[in-house]
Amino acid sequence: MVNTPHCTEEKILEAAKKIFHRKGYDGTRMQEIADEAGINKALLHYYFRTKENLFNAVFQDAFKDIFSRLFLTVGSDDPLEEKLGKMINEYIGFLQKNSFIPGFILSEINQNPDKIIDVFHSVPVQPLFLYEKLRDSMRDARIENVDPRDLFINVLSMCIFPVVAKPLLKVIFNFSEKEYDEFIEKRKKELPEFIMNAITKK
Amino acid sequence: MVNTPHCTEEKILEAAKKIFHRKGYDGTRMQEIADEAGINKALLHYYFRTKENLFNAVFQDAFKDIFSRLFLTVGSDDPLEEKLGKMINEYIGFLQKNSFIPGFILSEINQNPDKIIDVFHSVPVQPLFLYEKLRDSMRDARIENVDPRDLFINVLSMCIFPVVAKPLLKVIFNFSEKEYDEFIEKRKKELPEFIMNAITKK
DNA sequence: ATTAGGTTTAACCATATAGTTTAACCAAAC
DNA sequence: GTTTGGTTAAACTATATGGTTAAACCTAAT
Repeated sequence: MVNTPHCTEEKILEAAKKIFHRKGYDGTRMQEIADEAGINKALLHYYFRTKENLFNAVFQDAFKDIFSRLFLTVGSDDPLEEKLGKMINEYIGFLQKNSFIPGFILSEINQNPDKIIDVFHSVPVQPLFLYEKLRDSMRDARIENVDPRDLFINVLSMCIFPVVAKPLLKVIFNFSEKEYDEFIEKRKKELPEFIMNAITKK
Repeated sequence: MVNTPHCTEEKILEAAKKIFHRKGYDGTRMQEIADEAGINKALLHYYFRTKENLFNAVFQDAFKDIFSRLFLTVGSDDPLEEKLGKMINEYIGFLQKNSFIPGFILSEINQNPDKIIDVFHSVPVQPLFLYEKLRDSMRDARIENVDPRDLFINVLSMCIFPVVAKPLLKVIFNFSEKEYDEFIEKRKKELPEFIMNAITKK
């Protein structure tokens, strides 16, 4: 009772994340999660009654991770240029360390689009709020020729896609693992400039 | 023997695409494909011996579709600005009509990165060639401050991500299906300008 | 009319998998 | 030392699923 009450639950959750993130709901076996957590299947069902329960916990966490991290960078009160720089740097950094999460979320959402709405309520920050923060700092910076929603999506695209498509892009450009990481590192520096250029009038 | 020799095979392949694209390998049932094709399971295995065979055919086709379509637009000899305009317009249009393909490819590749190399040989055009064509037209347009690979990835990101993340972005911005499509339509016009701005020196 | 090949039906096999159950174990709390 | 609750082991259930098989059917070509 004192031993490992919520520690085991945590262990299970970590193991479940590792497997679910890589293999998705359908590709994941409860036995594999149990093995990864170093426990047996019975205990797995003792904590999370069903596969769906466990999956929902994992999915919700992933969703929260992605959005709360985005909030930290976009939600700040910095002026636009700094905000973009921070967002791109920190967010890409976060994505690199959690490279399976965006693909996991996107593919699960495509397979079950209705599920989003439920999960959205569990996220502490409303994404629309992020857009409003971005819109305000664009107004402050006198950027008027670009729809803030477009900018939001463009920045997100250029941060997330290279992570999601990494295995593909590596092959296309003949990058080794190390070369690709260096390439991304270079991007972190150049992307803010690319974007500021794009939205600033000549 | 005359009746429907390759017509049935085609029917199966179409049905398989429909299911595989939406549900991925693990989420797909052979029975469901048979139902979708209006035939029975026995005939399915008569044409494609195994699930893996059928999947490979579908995956290879998806891969070809994505890259040959990209080739049509990026591989042209138009000057940079026109090339970008065409690419963005036509490629996004293609993606809209085949909105499950990019997500399908990305998630399957993440789950089985080794498989890419095999599939790559089946693609009629080497993707590196696309990059070279882009690099050449950038040189012609005197764009020197941007790595062609970055531009390639940025354009691809901004074309593909909004399609892959559509269910998510719809919820974030409170878009109806129709509103989202109109939003994408607007993007088609504005994206080329956004990108030309980004890479042109002030 | 016979043949051949696509097609159906339906039963069948082997295996995998989510989830359950039961008995036993063990360590800490009482 | 007894109780309690987390934990294990192992067997088990029910079901789903990929794949096979065999017999019969139907239609067009011969």
